Amino acid sequence: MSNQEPCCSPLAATPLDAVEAATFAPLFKALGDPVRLRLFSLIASHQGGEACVCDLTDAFDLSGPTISHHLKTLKQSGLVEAERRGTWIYYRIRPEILAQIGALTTVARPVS
Amino acid sequence: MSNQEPCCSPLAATPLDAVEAATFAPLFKALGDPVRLRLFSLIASHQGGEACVCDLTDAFDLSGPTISHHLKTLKQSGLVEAERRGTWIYYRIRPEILAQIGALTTVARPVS
DNA sequence: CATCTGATTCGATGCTTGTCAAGATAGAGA
DNA sequence: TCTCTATCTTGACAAGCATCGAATCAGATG
Repeated sequence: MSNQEPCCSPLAATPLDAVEAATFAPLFKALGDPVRLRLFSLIASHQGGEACVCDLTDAFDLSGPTISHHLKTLKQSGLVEAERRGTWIYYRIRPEILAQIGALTTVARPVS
Repeated sequence: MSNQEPCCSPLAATPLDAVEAATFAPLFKALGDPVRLRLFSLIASHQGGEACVCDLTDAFDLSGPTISHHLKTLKQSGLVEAERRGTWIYYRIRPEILAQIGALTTVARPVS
């Protein structure tokens, strides 16, 4: 909102009001579980930008339903989206949403 | 660690392993509650870089113990630290820890 | 249509968490 | 030392959450 000296993240520039906090907290919360954080990273870094559930399930010692539950949580937060193609369901991240977290937590370094 | 094209956040560059996920997830989790996110932002943006509990409690319709509980959670995550000076206890953020979140979630833009 | 496989939903269970009231602690000042 | 104020701790409770097994759904294929 403001062009200020390269000092503080937006979080430190102006106190978040209750509405803003209620908007952003769920994003942090969704990444606040180790399994979901790994899932998100796995999806984000997967070749082609998307990963099917089978790829993801194999990476954990957890049941299918549990992985499915975490994926649903990530999807509901807006951090990922899913698409069915034939037998498989592919998940990919939504970079705009990730960027919101990045923008909040990073020192604003004005571009040029 | 790597000088890569300005493409992906570290989260998307390489999949986090279980240990890394267990390290970072608690940071996201600590900011994953709207009250704590506002508290953190209030502390970060407070004049002088620190805020006493009395300043913070007044900003919420919550009991003192509840605010104290959230501050303890933030402190245990490493995102803030506290110092007693006389009657009052002052909280301030630890920018290095916030920067870790920023670095994880932001596209690596190599510094010139 | 029957069956197989990938993935989700349902239902249950035990653990974690957000909240408050009441009590405890710590420093300042009379 | 006694009291006042700021803050934390304790104990309790309801709500939320991570997890699993069983059941269900959706395509693909025979």
